[in-house]
Amino acid sequence: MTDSRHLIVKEKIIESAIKIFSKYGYSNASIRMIAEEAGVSKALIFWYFNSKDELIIEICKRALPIDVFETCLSKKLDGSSLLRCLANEYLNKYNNQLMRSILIHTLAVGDMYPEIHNKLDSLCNKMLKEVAKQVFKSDSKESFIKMRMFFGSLLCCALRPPQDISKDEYVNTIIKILYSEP
Amino acid sequence: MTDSRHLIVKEKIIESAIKIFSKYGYSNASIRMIAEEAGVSKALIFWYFNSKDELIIEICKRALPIDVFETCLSKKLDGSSLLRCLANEYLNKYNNQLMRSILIHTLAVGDMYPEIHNKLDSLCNKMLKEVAKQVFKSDSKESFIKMRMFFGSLLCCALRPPQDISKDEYVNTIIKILYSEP
Amino acid sequence: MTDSRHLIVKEKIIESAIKIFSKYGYSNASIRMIAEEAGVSKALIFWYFNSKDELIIEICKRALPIDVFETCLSKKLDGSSLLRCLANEYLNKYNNQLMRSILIHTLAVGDMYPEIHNKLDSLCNKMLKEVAKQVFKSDSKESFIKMRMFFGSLLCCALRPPQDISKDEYVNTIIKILYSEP
Amino acid sequence: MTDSRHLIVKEKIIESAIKIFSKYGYSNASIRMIAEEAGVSKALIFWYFNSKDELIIEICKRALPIDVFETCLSKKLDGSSLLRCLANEYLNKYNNQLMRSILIHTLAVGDMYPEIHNKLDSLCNKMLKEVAKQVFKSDSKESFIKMRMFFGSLLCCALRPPQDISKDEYVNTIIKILYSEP
DNA sequence: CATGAATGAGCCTTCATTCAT
DNA sequence: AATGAATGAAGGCTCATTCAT
Repeated sequence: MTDSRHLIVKEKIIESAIKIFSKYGYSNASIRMIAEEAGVSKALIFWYFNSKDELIIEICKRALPIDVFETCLSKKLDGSSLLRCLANEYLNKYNNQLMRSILIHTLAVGDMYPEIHNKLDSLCNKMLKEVAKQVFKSDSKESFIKMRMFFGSLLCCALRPPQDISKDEYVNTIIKILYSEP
Repeated sequence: MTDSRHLIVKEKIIESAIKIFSKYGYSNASIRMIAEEAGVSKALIFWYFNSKDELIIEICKRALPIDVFETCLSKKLDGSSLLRCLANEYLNKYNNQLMRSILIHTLAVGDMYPEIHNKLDSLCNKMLKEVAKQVFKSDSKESFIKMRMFFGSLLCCALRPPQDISKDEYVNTIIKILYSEP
Repeated sequence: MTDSRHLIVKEKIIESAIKIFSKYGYSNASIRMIAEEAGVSKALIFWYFNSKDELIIEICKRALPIDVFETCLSKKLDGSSLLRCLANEYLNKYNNQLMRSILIHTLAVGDMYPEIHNKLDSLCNKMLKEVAKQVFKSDSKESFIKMRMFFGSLLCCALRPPQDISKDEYVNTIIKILYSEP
Repeated sequence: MTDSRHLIVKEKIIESAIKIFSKYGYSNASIRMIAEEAGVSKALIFWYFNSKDELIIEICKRALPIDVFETCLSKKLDGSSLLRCLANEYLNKYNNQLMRSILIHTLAVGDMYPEIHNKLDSLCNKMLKEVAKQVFKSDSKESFIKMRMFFGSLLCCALRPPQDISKDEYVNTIIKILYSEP
């Protein structure tokens, strides 16, 4: 019971942090703003997170599409089903302005935090290659480049969602272009 | 004469600003840092630019690939030559860490400055559509999505350059996939 | 039984406080530091001592050489034996860096706490005079000044122990100079 | 002219710092208090001194009796005249509560700043020995101990000035005891 | 053109203290 | 008897900006 109260407060702070960070960026946003948004005192934020940086790192982790990869890879899919899963999960995760903004802020600030830098590297290299292999049953450079095109278009979509194209249409087209079943 | 001195100092400030902003991000970087890098006083920066925001906007403009579009469109190219021109100019512009960093910081902060927000919108919609039309001789949604894939992959390349693939190979592969001449 | 547990915890806090206060000074040291050193929670310190000031006062009392005076005076000594007792007890009490540091911090902060201020006054005037009378069988100004020289040299010794002189040599010399038996 | 304005402001800050530090101690006193006392903004204090520590060190240097030693040694005095000079200069320097308080605070905090720690060491060892040699024409341990008694009594006098004894009487008595002309 | 001096606002962080449990 | 959670106040420091010179 008391433990859940604990978690509720912490989660409230995290939610508020996402809101504020996504609106103002990590360094323009201040702990004061987050505390006000969360309805707690500044000092309490330092009780749960030892420093602003620690809080930033926590939010960065949630902002990156690591879970998207994990979810789809754990389903043991392959070929276009894996692509489709990734696209759907990805666009789902970033289907609101909040997550879209926090993603780009995270990409911008990521390299300043070794922990986040590593996760980004892993995402862009190791995981991308793994997915490429699962999807195209090949680890040729072409497969790898195709995966980059795939996530490049999804990123584009997250940064500036196209207004006159539906999500499904977008996904279908991309997959059609990149994955023509033999 | 004095006018050219003017320009030299102003350009030095801009160069220093790019260096500092790209390293620390727009809001972590301070005018003091830029002044030190440029070897001038803080106050002088305010003489050339009325505020930090004005300086930021100046840098943002230089950070976006607007010139890339302009250069290639002005050459009246079409089809794969236009794609190739865009890819080369783009990867050329962002072939150093300085420009790569400043680009991502600009994307992150862009929406806070109406002027930059508009440029970004224009890039991602109007210009993209124009290019799509020139390249594919069509303004179908598919052409538009292809262009997004094209720039998505280039952006990916700017954010995290792949280590084991040459620029030429990358460009050729993308163009081959997106543009199979009938 | 529980009462002795009481005392053990309280004493542990006091020991930790001496350690921390002597290292950082009364106001640079925080309750958190003391709690960590003692292995208890901050709140518990406030259960035993109602405020930081109360704890400081407790430590101040232990830091001053009041017990030195009391011990030697209670022995009903006089003349040089009393001087010798005082010197030995004094140098004994402050023969480690911990006590030396806490003494000087106490002298510095003493005047801020009326209780400590009074003790200091009493030490420097009433007790000094009493001792002067016992030692020199006289309450002339000269006796009083001699006592100040006596404690002045001991204080000097506590603040900056001389490296190449043994404690005994130091004490003997001082006593010889101040107390030439007729 | 402008230069003197500069110096005036800096000196005003230093004076205010002495006032505030002597009243509250180095770490209880805040930059805000000093700024208010000096009638300037907090930020201006950081313009003249890069940090609170830098300001503290500046004040510490002024608080120690280094100048007392220098003044008297430069006069090429010896024997009791040198003692008398030192005593007078010393008691002169610390003849007001401000300087008395700042001295004890400096002794307490000195060891935290290497620069001050070294000065204190130098005062208590090198300079004391030099003076001992000049005064007693000998560098025996006894001369050294006598000098410690001398400064010990002066320090005592600075910490708790005796109320019913005049400065002259005090000085004369000390010198008579320590220095009996052959 | 250029700068040093000045400031108000704000930032991150820590502190002493309290209170429910 | 003991603690984790909570807070208001304050601390040192930096920042963008201004202005007299």
